[in-house]
Amino acid sequence: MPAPATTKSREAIYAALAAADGPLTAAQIRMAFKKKIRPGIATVYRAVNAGVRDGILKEVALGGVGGDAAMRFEPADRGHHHHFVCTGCEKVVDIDGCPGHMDALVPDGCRLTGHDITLRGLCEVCA
Amino acid sequence: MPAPATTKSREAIYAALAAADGPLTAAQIRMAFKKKIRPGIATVYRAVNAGVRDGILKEVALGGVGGDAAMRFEPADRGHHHHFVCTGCEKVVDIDGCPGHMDALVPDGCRLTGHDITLRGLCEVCA
DNA sequence: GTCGGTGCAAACCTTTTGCAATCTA
DNA sequence: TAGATTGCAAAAGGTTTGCACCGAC
Repeated sequence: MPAPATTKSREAIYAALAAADGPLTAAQIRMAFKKKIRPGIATVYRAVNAGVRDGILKEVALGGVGGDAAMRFEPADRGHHHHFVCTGCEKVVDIDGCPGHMDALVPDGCRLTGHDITLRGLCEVCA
Repeated sequence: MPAPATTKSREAIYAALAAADGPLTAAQIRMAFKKKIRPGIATVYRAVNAGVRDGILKEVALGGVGGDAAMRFEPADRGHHHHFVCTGCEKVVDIDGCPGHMDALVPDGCRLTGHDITLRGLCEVCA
């Protein structure tokens, strides 16, 4: 069995993700800490990778958001949802709900195991 | 109208993308050339970026496909479509059609300008 | 001759890894 | 004390940029 997050750094990193309303990049997670206790970027990556391995976190690949192709991470306990990306401020927020009905789109002979939807537009601040 | 591709290299790069049945990475585009006439990777990037700027090409960010977070490119004239990613062989193919009905998902106060859908699964070869 | 395109290499960014120092149980 | 974690720095991919060279008009 995987040992759950036991260290203060990791708990704090998972807490930062839990407090966000959308997935964060490693750099954003790091910047969520006060300067005095800010962990090294390597520590953030090790923590989120451990979280992904243990099933506590999920990777979110929204590549192409602005110029920033960085990987994002979010808690794994948020159920099925998608993401809205503001093309103005590059903020990413979770979206509840899903249009479903993806099966009709699957090419013949292929087996569908999952899907991602990314909505783009302007958030209420940028609109 | 922006000046269309004028050089042999760029025409060949756009032709390689037009011949593919899904978006290609810069490295894949480069490898589509015979060794004797293979352009430098920088030339490929400059060509695709010029194409994106001119509206001839579109960037496709499927990040997290396998371990390869590379950006992909495709011709801009393929109309509205989405992508199927095989998690076995990491091939990416275009999908015609779209479930639509995204408006209901948009957060209050946000304006929707576009959306991307990525289906994941196994292609007919890997299934 | 001028202007743009190309190749090569160096730079940049994100992510990973090696190693010594540190912390926790 | 033993084992895991952290920080720093260097390394590994993908992408961009600087600069000299070459070709097209």
